[in-house]
Amino acid sequence: MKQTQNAAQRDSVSRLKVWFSTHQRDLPWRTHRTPYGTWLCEIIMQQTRIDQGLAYWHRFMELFPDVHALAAAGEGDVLKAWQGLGYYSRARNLHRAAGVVARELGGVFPETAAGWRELPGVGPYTAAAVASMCYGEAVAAVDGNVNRVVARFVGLDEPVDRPAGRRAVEAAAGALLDREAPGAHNEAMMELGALVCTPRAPECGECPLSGGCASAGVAEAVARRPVKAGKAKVVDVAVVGHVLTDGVRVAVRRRPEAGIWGGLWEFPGAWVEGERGGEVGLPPVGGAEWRGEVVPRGAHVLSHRRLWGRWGVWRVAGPGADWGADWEWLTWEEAQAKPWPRMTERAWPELLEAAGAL
DNA sequence: CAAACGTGGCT
DNA sequence: TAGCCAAGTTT
Repeated sequence: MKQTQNAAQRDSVSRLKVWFSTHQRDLPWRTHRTPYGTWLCEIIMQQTRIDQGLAYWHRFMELFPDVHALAAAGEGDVLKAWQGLGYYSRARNLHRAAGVVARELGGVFPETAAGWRELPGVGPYTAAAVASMCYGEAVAAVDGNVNRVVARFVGLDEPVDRPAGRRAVEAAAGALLDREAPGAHNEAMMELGALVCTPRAPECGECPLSGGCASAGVAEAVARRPVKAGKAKVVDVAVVGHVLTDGVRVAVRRRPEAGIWGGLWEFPGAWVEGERGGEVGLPPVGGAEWRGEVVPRGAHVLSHRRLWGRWGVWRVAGPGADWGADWEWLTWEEAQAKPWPRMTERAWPELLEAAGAL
């Protein structure tokens, strides 16, 4: 039995290889495979659709062509280039890791998954992906696609977002791995998940693995797998702020590294949990002239928060003596050159208008 | 280890 | 609409 199962699996893997050679998409990091381009791609594409990340990959390759350029850049420049992509710790870790490679490793990337794993922002998936694709190391890269393909293929009903399920997927993915061509195999598994073994309406009839798949063609089984334990509920947060400006300059601050929008910029204000902004205000600014309010339409939805933004715009004579050291008094142009959350970036034209800075 | 961490597309 | 999902990692 074990013998026939292994034979069936080998057959499936060999069909996968043929399928990948004829169906893979033409992606830029595949045409000229380098460790830097691959690493950059893997970081950018974490929890991100190819369609969304592609332009960022090109932008980063142009702005920071190699690890030395990236290491030499300021963190603010890297965050600015990352603006709008989300999960900003990826950008900060990318920059930190570039510094490690450039200054501590003599500009030479690690050549093993274990070595890559040491770099900030590189977890088990990214380490396996780069090590297999660039150095031929026989390690299975398990991402969301592979979770789905493997859970359906072996008939796993353990939640894949829990330690036990994760271990089961890794074991099965490791057993399926084509050790002669691990990089192409890992890419093929992910490509299959992206193009054929999709979350909804997978095309089992087109799948090279259907012959050995425990779920193929069984609608209920395919829909159930991969089983997931679920996520925390999204809660409302009112994000209210004061825009203090003299028409030329404005008070802004860099947010701390930890937490939401780490390293991005903001206006002075407050975050109130459990509120939608309507009832939440900030105290009036003494001696300032009220210029109006800017309110984004609808909520700005993060993975775990629903943010209700609202800014009051005030005309002031200059920076207050009691503002504290972390507030910077920048021209609107200087402020806009900083990295901002999408919620604020979108409101920028209305903020400029209310501030009279046009 | 469960929760935190963005944004956009799709149903 | 509200929820799910996308080439995950960190704490």
